[in-house]
Amino acid sequence: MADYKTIVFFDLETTGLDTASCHITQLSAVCEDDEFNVYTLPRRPITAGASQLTGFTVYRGQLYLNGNHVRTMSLFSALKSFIKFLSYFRGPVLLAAHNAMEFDALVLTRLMQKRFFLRQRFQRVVSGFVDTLLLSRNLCPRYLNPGIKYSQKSLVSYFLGKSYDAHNALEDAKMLEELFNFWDPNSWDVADVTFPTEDWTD
DNA sequence: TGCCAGGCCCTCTTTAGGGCCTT
Repeated sequence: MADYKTIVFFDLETTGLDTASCHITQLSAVCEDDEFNVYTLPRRPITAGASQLTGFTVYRGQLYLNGNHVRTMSLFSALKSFIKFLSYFRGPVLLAAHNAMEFDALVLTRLMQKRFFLRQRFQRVVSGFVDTLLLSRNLCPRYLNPGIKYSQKSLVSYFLGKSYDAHNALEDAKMLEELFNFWDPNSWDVADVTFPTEDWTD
């Protein structure tokens, strides 16, 4: 294993793709044997596309996943719990997600910034975001891998030969960690696609 | 209430546009 900080792999399921306004329905993270997984009741409608893809629906103020009721907590509690989970690691840690720079980090940071003390506590336990989409493009350029696609599902199939329950945040996070460990990038590779947390706040 | 974005990459490019990636 290369010499870099602890990396926690995370994923969000949200109400849609608009990073400026979407809400979280599921927040999951893994780091070796440690797992984190919570559901939140969104305060915005889930777009049809997101609902079809993730299986989340809201009915009478309750969240359902593929028709099964799931227990939720408030977004505020979910974010606090996530920070607590991250604080257990020798930190601060790096948070890795696929397309983090264009989606997950934007959403998570926006919501953390709504409460000033959350933002402060978050920055104490997270030093930066790692974007594995950028990492995959750097490590596996198309000229060396003709026909490669860089979606997480495609990469998992291409390199690990596996299919999985994509768009379940916990499964996505687990697969991302497995993919990362398969690539086993060195510290320079990771540094190239790491963005300090302080760059994401006002 | 509000209901489907936006930035990066690539190329038949750069005074642009389409596809990809995340939900």
